[in-house]
Amino acid sequence: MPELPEVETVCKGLTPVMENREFLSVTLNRSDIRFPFPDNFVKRLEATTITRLSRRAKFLVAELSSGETLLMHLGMTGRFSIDTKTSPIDPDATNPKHDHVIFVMSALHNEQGAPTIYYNDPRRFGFMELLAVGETGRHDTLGPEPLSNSFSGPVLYEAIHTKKSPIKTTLLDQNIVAGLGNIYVCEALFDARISPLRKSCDVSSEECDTLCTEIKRTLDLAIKAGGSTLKDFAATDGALGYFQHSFKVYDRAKTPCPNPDCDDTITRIKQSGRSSFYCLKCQK
DNA sequence: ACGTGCTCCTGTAAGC
DNA sequence: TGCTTACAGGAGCACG
Ligand SMILES: [Zn+2]
Repeated sequence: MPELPEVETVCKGLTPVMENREFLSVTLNRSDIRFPFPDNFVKRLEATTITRLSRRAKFLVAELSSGETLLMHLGMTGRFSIDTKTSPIDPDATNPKHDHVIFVMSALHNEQGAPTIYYNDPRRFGFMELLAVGETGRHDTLGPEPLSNSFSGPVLYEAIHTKKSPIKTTLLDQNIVAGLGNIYVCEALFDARISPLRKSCDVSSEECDTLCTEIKRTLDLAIKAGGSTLKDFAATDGALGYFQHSFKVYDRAKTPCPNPDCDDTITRIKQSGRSSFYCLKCQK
């Protein structure tokens, strides 16, 4: 599951082979992944040029010369791989039966061969949407980008101080703050010393300041590390992220709490169907 | 309106 | 060696 830092890594990898290039061909190997592909998907993409590729939360956003917008979401197991003459794909890295979309992009004049981009997604929780000019998409109701100035302690406090649901669940809500997932919420709550079970309305404004700071710091570090590689995340060139070596609590049940003044171990609990990892002594 | 839980799907690992 | 169960980065949807 790619979260914000992983999607950022993917976006950086795709930009040089997608931005300012034309779709020479688009191949769909099935009619749906999480959702059906948009009507006339291939026809609406072929011969258009991507004028800009960017990331919004966990979405990749490609603005097209046609005025339409291609939205791509990786779900849990979505992965893009780039095959070029100079940097050929590792054929053993992914199972080709889960290659659902293939983009062939135009070559630059000093390049030999067109870059080919494979979208592979075993669980098919990812999706692609094509928005007509002015059409709203699933990314329109998202909360603030956590790394932008529009996300701050006071903004977080304002958004959560009336909510009765646990802070863990609230931080996963993309309409509150957009881009966090299970890993980085667990890590940020540990660094802010707040229990994932705490009611959101019981988190003080001072704690929101701390939490906001820790969210930004954790995401920054993870982006610098190229994201986290769990089962199947890799950058578009196959490179692995290494932030997973820096996890303090995520997937570390029964291991010692990393705080030097603490002798407790990390506990795993379930909250709304998903694992939370935390230290009972350090996080209240 | 809000909060919780189920669901989509495949792959892997653990337990018996 | 099976077979069965639990769990995995997400988030839309149906309930109460
Ligand atoms: Zn501790």
